[in-house]
Amino acid sequence: MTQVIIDAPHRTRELLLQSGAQVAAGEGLAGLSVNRVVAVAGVAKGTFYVHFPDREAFVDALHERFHAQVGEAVAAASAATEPGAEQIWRGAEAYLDVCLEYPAIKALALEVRTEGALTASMARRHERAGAAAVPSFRAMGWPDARAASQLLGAMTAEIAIRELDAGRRLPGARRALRRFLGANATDDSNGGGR
Amino acid sequence: MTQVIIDAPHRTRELLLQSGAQVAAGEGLAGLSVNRVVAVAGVAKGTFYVHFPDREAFVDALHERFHAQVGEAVAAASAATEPGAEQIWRGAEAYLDVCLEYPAIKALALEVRTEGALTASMARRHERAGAAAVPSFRAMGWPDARAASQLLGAMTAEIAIRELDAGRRLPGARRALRRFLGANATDDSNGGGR
DNA sequence: TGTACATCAGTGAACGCGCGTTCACTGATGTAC
DNA sequence: TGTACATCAGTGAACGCGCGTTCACTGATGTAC
Repeated sequence: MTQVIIDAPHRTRELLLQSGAQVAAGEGLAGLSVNRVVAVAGVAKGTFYVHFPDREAFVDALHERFHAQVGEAVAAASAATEPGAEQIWRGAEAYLDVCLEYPAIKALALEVRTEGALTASMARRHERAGAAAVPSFRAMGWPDARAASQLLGAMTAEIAIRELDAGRRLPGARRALRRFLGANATDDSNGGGR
Repeated sequence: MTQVIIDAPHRTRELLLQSGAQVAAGEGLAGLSVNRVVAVAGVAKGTFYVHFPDREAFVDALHERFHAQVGEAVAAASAATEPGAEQIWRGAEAYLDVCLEYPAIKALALEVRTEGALTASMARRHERAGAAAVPSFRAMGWPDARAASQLLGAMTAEIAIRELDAGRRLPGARRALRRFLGANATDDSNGGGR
């Protein structure tokens, strides 16, 4: 109970961020207006500016939060594996699964690229995430590991968007991704799970 | 000279579309407002609505035009080759080269996906373009040819964006794409060109 | 315990702005007689 | 050749709207004495 009191100063900020995620999930990044966020949160417009200097900082905060969540999930899934094709594959699957749980990711991690509103820190986060598979590609002997990692990111994002639109996993798309990675086995070794 | 007179009825419409491409190239899809377009074209705001029922129809017309241009270039580059890895590769290179010539493509073919403003006909065009490599993947024996073609599109678009940002070809990225296609040769057979 | 003051999250009316769209009007061009 | 009329691309002021941001204010809470 004391925790609730201690957390009180951050409660409204948290409420705004959660409302922002909800709006982003439903309306996309372009629909993520201060008006909509405060309406969902049920607070006055001025309250928004008590917690965030401007809209950009708010979007940036959401971006940071979701990148961190996805990054943790991917890292956890890859940790037990050595760099290589299998680690890439596990990371990609973890990424796709976590995306399916958080529809706001579509707006925050994927749409964000195209808006003119790409903050420097958002670009940095994207670049860092896109380079996550570099060690694995190096271990696999790819000469252009950096570029390969970015293209992997593009493919994974494409699948994520399509899976979010479909509302479910798309095994065919995942199989195609796996084949691009050089694992030409046609059997689905992940078929047992779920 | 008579041609100029005959074309007169469409001249302003053409001017608006060219101005739209220019604005899209500089400001992106979100910055492609009726105000900006008519300002660049040097016509009154009302003139816009003489030629287009609304902004959406205008964006759709631009989208159609650019998709057609890129489609022709890709088809021309692929025509002499049988479906297969080589045809995919030639098509992708043609796509990337034509993108570098038309900066507006970034907004019109790539950003368009994320906006909420995706017309039905724009979605159809995108889907059709994304399926262009299906026969080649089938010929290569891929079981998920449709998904593979879409992922190829995602990778090619990613490279196109990066090349447009860099203002030049990025050979490392193109090499990585080629390797994803299964051509593990490290030599660049296209090195002689240009 | 009671009173005066400081702090600060929260409020909501008001602002200027750019947006997409409308519409009564203009004026050049073509046609009819 | 001259006059009356029809057509229609082009005009630009005006509209309502949602946007991001500001700011004087409120009122609950904590602190000092």
